[in-house]
Amino acid sequence: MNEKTRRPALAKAGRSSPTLEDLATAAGVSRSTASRAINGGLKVSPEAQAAVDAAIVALGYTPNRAARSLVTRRTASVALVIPEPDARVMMDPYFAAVITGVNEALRETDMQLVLLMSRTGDDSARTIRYLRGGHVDGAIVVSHHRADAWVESLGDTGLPTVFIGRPWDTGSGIPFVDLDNFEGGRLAAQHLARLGRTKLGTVAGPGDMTAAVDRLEGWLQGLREAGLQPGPVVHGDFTTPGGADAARNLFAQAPELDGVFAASDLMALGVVDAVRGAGRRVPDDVAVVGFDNHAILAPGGIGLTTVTHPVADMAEAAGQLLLRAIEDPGQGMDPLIYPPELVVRGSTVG
Amino acid sequence: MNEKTRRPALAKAGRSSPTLEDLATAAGVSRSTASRAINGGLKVSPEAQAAVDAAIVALGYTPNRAARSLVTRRTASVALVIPEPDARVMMDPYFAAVITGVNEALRETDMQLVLLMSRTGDDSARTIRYLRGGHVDGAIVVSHHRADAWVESLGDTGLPTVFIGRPWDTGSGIPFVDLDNFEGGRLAAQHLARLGRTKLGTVAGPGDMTAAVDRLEGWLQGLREAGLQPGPVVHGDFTTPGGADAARNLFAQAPELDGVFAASDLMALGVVDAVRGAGRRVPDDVAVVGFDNHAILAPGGIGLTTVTHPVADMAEAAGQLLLRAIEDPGQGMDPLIYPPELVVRGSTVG
DNA sequence: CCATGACGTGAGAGCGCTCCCACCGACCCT
DNA sequence: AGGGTCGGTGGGAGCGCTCTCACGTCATGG
Repeated sequence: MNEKTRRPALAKAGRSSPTLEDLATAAGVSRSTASRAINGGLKVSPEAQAAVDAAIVALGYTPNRAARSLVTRRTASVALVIPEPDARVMMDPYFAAVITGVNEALRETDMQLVLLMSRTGDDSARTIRYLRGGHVDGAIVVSHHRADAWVESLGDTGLPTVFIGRPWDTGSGIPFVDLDNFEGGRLAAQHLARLGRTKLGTVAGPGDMTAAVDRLEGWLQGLREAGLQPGPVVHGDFTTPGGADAARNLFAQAPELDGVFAASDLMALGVVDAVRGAGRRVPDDVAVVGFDNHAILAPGGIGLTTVTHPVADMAEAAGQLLLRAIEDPGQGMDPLIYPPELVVRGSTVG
Repeated sequence: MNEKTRRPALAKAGRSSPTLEDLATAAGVSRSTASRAINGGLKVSPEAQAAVDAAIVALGYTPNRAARSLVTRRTASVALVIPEPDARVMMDPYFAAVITGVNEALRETDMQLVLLMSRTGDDSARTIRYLRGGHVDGAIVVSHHRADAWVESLGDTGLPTVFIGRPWDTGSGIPFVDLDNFEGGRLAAQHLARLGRTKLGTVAGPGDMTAAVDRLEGWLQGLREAGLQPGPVVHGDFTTPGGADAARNLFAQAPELDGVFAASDLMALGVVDAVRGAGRRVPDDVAVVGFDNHAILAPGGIGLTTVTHPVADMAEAAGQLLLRAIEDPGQGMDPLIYPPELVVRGSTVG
């Protein structure tokens, strides 16, 4: 009757990105055919496919993810959950490697990475609600402490989830990717023992993280196997200043130490620093072994003897694991354990 | 006629999360009222509001973002674009601080952070298509090189965009948050000049990044103002090994240097290392000034004199700027420039 | 020769939500 | 009293997409 009812159509024609309908019209096919052509092109004639392809380019068409997601119940995005309360901890190159690796796994897909950092307890409630709300197709959870048990409940929600680093409760059968941290600690012990070091101190990681606990146990086991007494053990927080503090603490307890194992390279850096600050030489007086094999330049141009920890690769594997889990859910997956290797550098052998 | 037509209804009743319809039914109100109650509760009676609130809890209702997004044309997510081709560069604490800061800005909103790292040229095409496709409400672009000009075209797409770090082309009027890098460089020069250092070397950053160029220019300007000749200038890549290499290069050119300005703390660490490797002392023989004020322990327990660069704060500000831009688009925004400060530590004064 | 596919196609419904609009009582003003 | 306004409400349309289904149109086979 009047022109008012046309308003929506006019508005649509005005700006905004082209819809599938527009695309189909431009290609001279139906919406259905256009849709098929976009999604794999099964049951589409070559001519129709070509027409649609051309129209896509001509119109600069991008499918509306919201609309697609609404009907497919897929969001084409995965969450990377970092339950780290402390911003300072984010500085750890570990997270950079994780992000890089996960991103790499997603590169060839159209999946997007949604970053979920929850710090306060309040936040974690929001996070879990978000994850359960079906806003992502899957989740990768990284570096969680014993207190972060809530993330482990993700296993029950049916949301495909992969952990990077062994979760505290493996009973729920959530797949995870981890380093054989125990073996890594053992390698460090073997190395120092073989060098003839006998008075060994330990800068362990936080006791509420599986990686730290495993490394410590492996290290102690290695010492035992070598017939050595474990010296003092101090826990650090995986940071360099923390490592330095721990080392000072260590030497206060046992000034005669001739070797120190730090459960991370960052802490090892602090250890080296503290050793030198006390007027001792590395490695001559005190040999230092780190963990992670970050490309860190140790002070004085010496390299840091360390245990490899291919975080980026592992994160990428976790991403691929997750993609598989999203493809066909319900299929159980075995944990993926990477073997560590010792890398000998100047901090233990002159 | 038969029961087949009921299948969808039955399926819906079966599993899957409750819809707004379900919520409304449970609350004894209409879908419209339920919707209003959820979205701010305007024009909703207290009773209705209470009923809906109760139903939300009872059903564990979460709005379907896809459906909402479909009609509101808002996605409740923003992109953090990192056009860094090199995974190693991601290790820079800078990015960790950026991510932390942006995340902080988004905390109180329901916005999610989508990470977009584009490395190859292929990727950048995908990235820009994604951004233009209306899949996010806004974008924050960080650390882009001169070659990454494509990101600056974002300004034309109408997508609210904020840069962290001045873009090369400020003509397009894209808002950005930056440090006064020029002034920072100048502060470093003033400091070393005041200490009586006269033979000064420079480890600059990559010449294709505005921050590096600005710091260099400020530094040179500061030297000029102090009546000093600029010594040799070598460009590093903002990494520690790169800084060490650059420093060695520097001392090969001019062994008599008694002060070095490195355009980042990471590089400064490498410089200190190289200086000591050459048998000189810091700060006695060579004073070293860094840039960024990362909480880095300099070798030997001395602190690093540096220029503050509150990246996390700036990133948070960028996030807030973006949120404002999303709220009411089309409104021009002035750049936000943070003043740097000199922090004097052991690497310049014994 | 018509049944039987395989293949390509288009119409239509509907995913869960918001928003416009019409409605309805309660209240206030001439 | 009658005609406003106004807070609160529900119905309906429609966002852009996928997917089921029925409908041609050809080749193939009995």
